Amino acid sequence: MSTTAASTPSDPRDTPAEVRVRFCPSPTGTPHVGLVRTALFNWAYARHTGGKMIFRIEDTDAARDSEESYQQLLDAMRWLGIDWDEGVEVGGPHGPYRQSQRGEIYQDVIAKLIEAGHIYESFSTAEEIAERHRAAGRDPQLGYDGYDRTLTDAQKQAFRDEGREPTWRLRMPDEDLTFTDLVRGEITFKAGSTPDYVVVRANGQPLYTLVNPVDDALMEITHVLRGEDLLSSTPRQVALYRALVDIGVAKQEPLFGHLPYVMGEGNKKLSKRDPESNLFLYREQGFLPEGMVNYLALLGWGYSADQDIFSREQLVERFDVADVNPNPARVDIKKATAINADHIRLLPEAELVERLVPYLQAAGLVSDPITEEQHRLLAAATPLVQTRMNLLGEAPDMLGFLFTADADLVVQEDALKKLGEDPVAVLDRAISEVEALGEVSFTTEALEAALRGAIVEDMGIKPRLAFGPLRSAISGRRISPPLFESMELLGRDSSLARLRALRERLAAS
RNA sequence: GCCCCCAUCGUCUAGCGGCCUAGGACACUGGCCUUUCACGCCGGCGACACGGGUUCGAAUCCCGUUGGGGGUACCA
Repeated sequence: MSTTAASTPSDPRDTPAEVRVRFCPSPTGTPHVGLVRTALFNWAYARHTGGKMIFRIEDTDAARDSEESYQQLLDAMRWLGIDWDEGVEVGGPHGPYRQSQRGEIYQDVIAKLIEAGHIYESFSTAEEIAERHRAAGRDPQLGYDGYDRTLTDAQKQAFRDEGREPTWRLRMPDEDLTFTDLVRGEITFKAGSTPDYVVVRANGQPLYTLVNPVDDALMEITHVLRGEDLLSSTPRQVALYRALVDIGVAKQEPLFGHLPYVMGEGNKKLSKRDPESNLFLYREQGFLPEGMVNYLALLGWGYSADQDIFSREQLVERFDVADVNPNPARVDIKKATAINADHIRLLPEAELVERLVPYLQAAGLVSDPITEEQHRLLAAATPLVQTRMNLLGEAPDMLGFLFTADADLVVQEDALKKLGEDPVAVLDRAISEVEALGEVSFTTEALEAALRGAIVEDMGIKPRLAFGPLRSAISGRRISPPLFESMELLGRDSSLARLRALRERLAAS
């Protein structure tokens, strides 16, 4: 519950009384892991400090934004259990929380910035800027040169008479700009390295560069935790923030913390195209939200020196931005999967049953809604697969044979190989042993005792080979959940039918 | 070009001057357990990018080099 964790030794200001963080995505495309990791870190920090999480939508680009994407963002947050205290859907004192609905607020701020002289009209085109650089013997690649800073009214009028509409640029301070990054420490951008930049389009619409800091200021954000890709735009934001403080819109500038990149294979930034960047693909494959949260948290942060499996509660208990690692993290599907597997094992059995249902339904193995009979079977089968699964999506493959009619069971090619010297004899013996077992004594223990006694001891066949043919007959697979347990679940009639079916098939060939 | 960030096993990381002959996890790998496959358990392989300093002492601090990455828009 301590809020002092937020401050770093070099932080010159007092730690704000309450931590207020925000997650402010643009609703474009499908949520990707880097974005969600950012949401998670903001959330974890808010919860750790007892602060507030604000969820704002930056939909200022009508051409790219979509309602579908917005719905997916909500879906992603809810799936992972990342909740928010103020923002879209829940409201709050600083609404509205969609930038597309905040136009008047921005116009008001723009008017104040103009009045105070922080932004000025700029008529220069990109070509004119480059041309001036060339004429002066400078690199034409250099950015905006500040030419319009000192335009007289007459000059402006002349441009207007040509039919030109100006953009508005922020007057950058002509001095080194330093801030203390929560993750990286003190960072200084040299004076002159950041040109005056455009904050309002020629058509009067504000740009992200204006709107983002303005909303952070109005929503009283204290800690801006965002991706490293925004690090180099921080001097611009800080400069604007200072202007906002000057005109009374902002109380003070927030603290910044830039979270490391999330990379794909090799050294390339994870793009939205890469399948491993799509959050929902993980869900489809059967990642548990617990597993996903755990793995995501490991992208730039660690729970402790010798433990990397932890719960959401443990994350909240320990998370601190100051402990975030500055180097880029690569997503490793295998590690993510291994972590998910651990969470599957940690789940109470009854809970796992419920989590499994949608995956079996999607595969068409059980009905929707699931019948009582199916549910009973699944509940009995779940303990057999809990330590065998890495992803919930593996369940249909592992348990399918239990939910398939005997006549529809397909024995895979793979399961017909390496069945030993005389699989027909083994199956014959198994059939007679099973027949001898009554309905009531058709249990895992009785089955194992009878079959082991007959095939392993009597016939002298090694266990490895002894049960192979039975496994193939029962499950149709070379690899399956434990055999005797599976037979018990299937029942005597079904087990016999399957043993006989494979026996006939092998005898015929 | 200019500006900024980053640099420990293949990967994610612990390490914040002596506890480091560098710890953990995933992956890989040898074995045990075992009705298959897993789980579990025991073991192995495997890293401080390089060069200078500072210091009694450096993976840890400083500088440089190299190598990655990002920014440099009337996108966000």
